[in-house]
Amino acid sequence: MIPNKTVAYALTILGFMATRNEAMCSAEYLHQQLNIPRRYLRRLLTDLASHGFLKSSSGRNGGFIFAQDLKGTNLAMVINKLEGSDAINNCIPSFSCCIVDKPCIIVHGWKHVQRWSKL
Amino acid sequence: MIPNKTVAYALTILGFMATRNEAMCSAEYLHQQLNIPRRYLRRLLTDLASHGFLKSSSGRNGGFIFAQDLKGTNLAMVINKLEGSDAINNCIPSFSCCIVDKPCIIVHGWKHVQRWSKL
DNA sequence: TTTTAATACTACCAAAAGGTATTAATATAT
DNA sequence: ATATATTAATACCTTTTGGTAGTATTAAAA
Repeated sequence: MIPNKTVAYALTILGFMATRNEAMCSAEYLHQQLNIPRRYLRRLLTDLASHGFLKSSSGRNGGFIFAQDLKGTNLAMVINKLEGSDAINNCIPSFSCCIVDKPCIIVHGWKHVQRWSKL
Repeated sequence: MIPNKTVAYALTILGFMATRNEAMCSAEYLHQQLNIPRRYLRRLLTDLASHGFLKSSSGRNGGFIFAQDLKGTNLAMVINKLEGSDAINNCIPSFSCCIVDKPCIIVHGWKHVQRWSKL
């Protein structure tokens, strides 16, 4: 599945950081570990921080660390934040069956996606 | 979830056609029903046909109709065909946990997507 | 056999997403 | 205080995706 690279990167970052919980990670370190383009990675980290998934601290020895409330976070929440409002629930924009009278055959499949495992 | 518009359109088309099984649909008819941009819809229909999901017949009274073998088709197959090789299994490209030593926390979530309901 | 209603193909344009460069701001260590 | 190692912000370039235009091809109907 390809939601898009940004989402993939974000999950990669959070997944990686989850394996070293409570450790502060600099952008440079994450870049070396995860092979995500430096500059883009930085922007993403800033985004994740501003959305409350990470906490950032500037200056020497700074970096990024999980925000407290990440424990109750699941993948859907990450995607929804990054993709704007409710990307997962609005899964297939203007899905035909929701316009036409017949019941929606396909949408059921997407329901699973909304119950992803917690981080 | 937003795989991308092309995939969303494709699922919309197939979903709609599934509600009128065995009926031949012209591109113009589908355009009117589904509100997908005319030209782009045509291209997509051609693609779906060339990938074997639909059969096309040219000429007057032509159009598109389900191919025989669509009965065993699931959403993952459609996406994989449209997105190129194995888009679903390669879900998160170069996922960190597959590089690093620790087990992959996130990837489990995506497994669900591979077992979507049949069309 | 000519007209007409359809798909097929190819090339092109526009918008969005991915990625880079530069500079500013911040905070620690010496 | 100053140098240094970090994040923050903004503007820009590149690539991919979404969408359009024009023409060719096909086949049924008259």
